[in-house]
Amino acid sequence: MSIKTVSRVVNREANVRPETRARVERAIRELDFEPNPAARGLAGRRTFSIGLLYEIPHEFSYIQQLLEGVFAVCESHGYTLLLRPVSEEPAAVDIVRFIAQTRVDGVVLTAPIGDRREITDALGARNTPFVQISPGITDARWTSVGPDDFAGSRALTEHLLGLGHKRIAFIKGDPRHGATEQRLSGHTQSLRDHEIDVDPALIVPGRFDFESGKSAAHRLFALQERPTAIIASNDDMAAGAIVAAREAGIALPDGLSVAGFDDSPTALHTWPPLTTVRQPTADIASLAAVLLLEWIRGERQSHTRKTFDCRLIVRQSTAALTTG
Amino acid sequence: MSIKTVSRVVNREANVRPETRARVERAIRELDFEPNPAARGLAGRRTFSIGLLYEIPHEFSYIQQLLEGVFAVCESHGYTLLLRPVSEEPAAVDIVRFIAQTRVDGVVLTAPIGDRREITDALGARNTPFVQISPGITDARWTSVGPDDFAGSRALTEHLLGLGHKRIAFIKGDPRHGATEQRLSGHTQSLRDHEIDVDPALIVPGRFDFESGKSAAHRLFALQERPTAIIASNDDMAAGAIVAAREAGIALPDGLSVAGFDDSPTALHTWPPLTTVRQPTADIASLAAVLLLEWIRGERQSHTRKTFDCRLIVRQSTAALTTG
DNA sequence: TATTAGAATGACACCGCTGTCAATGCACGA
DNA sequence: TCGTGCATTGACAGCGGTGTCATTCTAATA
Repeated sequence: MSIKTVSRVVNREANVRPETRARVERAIRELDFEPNPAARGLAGRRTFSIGLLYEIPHEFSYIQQLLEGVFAVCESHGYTLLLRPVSEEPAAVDIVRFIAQTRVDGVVLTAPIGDRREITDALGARNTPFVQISPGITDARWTSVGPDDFAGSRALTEHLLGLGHKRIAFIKGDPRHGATEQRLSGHTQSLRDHEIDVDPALIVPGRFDFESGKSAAHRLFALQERPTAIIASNDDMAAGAIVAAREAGIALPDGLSVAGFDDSPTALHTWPPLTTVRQPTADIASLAAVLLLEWIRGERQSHTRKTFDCRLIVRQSTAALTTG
Repeated sequence: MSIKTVSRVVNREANVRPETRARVERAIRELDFEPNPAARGLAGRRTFSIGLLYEIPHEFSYIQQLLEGVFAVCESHGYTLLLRPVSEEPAAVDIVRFIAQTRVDGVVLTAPIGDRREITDALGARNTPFVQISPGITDARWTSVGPDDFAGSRALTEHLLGLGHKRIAFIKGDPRHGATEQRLSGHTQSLRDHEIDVDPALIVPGRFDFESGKSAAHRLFALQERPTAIIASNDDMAAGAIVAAREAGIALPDGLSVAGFDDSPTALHTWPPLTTVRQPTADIASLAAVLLLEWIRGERQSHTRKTFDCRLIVRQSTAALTTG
């Protein structure tokens, strides 16, 4: 029994007699043999590991869900996952250095990293396989996976319109994220569909974090004519808006409806619990990982953009407009 | 210039002439040379990587802070960090398999993994360096780092007693965590110091998650004689208690004071914001990583237990007892 | 100036696998 | 029975570093 045959069994290569395979597998089990990844990597010029890059700060529960999705796929395929927090707006060279140092076989780029042209170009030039999660613009040269932010946001606005709201404010997310624009245009499209003017004063900037949601809401409360509902581009900002409402003495949901986006754990921790849009984050991440591995193994030649549907989750933070 | 000399420079070994060193370093920079970790690992029988193990589910903001602390140390020492979510109550063999597969040089065991005797024994038997984060009992054979849960909890109870509260309920954490018992005994010790009887009915179980905090609080509200204050063993459960209070129509903080533990982001997202105890999680994690690396490199022979002080953070969720 | 200890450098054999290609085994048709 | 072609297995040379030990310098000492 040569070592090469063992290698064939471990790597599930073809052309090994079933009987031989069984014999090797039994020996592996009995001896608790684990192939040395360093030796495999050195000889085979690959590491069986991929990186998951994310910007810090970031809504952690979101990263946690991505992690779960990617991790599950890695585990079942015998790959190791390297989680890599990077500073805000990392330079392309930082990303490249990470890859050079760790020799990962490929990377998952979370938003907004995957939205940066210099970065995708740099990886493309090095021929490093990667997938983008939720990039703003779809580039046919790359593979990306994300939720249908536009439709999700639209559904949310439809819901509020259905409750009788007309003055609906919208707190935007971090402008560097592709999702930000998608969610905004879903909202404005919905308003236009119902022939409601888009009031620029009701569209305020945010950065996806609690604090920015809170201050954005305060800014809205200071308007001459207050909104009767607020859509925040994610749950953290919606939670901020709810606290702002309490500070301003506004009752929820009668005095004001608030909705979020993402259906993060936060959505259930606010009072009242948040109406929000659920995106299947773990599924998105899993698919991203699967596509990345296919690409790494050469099982896939063409790039695609996959989109997942979102689901409106109605809870008690939104209510029918009380006339009077 | 032999390859061996380059190796010496990269590994910061002694006995290289400064001039030679400078020459090599310049060449490394000019050529963008990055040593191949697989080759280094194979030849040197080490991987320059460590693992951070945590149980899922877990309050992720806590893990995130640990991650930051450990990651910073790894980065500055040229180590790679492998984040490893494990199922609840992983078997010792799972941990061992992870180490065997990845060949990490050592691991950080977060609570409650590091509290499991079979696991520490298994690692000890394999001679795998590890440090425990916040273990319940201190074993002189191992290294551990954690906050002073006892003192922190005590300070919290003192604070509430100072506000005039006498009927203070306590929601315990996951019984598998060492911190759970420490925090409880800090509380009861404080009561005893003030000659207040410990009412067993006011001490209820929890699991460190939002839901368990919520249901524990409801249980407390159903008591004949309600508590005037609730201490939850962490912020997530405190947030749950606050929502429970809203559901029960109890006003905060006048009708009830609620306090948490950890000073997680959640503490600022509730209304009113939470009085809590801040533990320096990132510092704890950094020290754990430093101690682990020292151990791995053989720069340290003896094991220790390091404890960090906590700080009481008073916010608006606790208020003086209103008589009447 | 010769001697010599210790600093600096290099030669070389691996570390444990995989890629390549050659060797062997086997079933089938001529 | 022999030859043919494919399935199966093995031999061997690296992959890119590190450990070990020999060799060469260097500078201080006699």
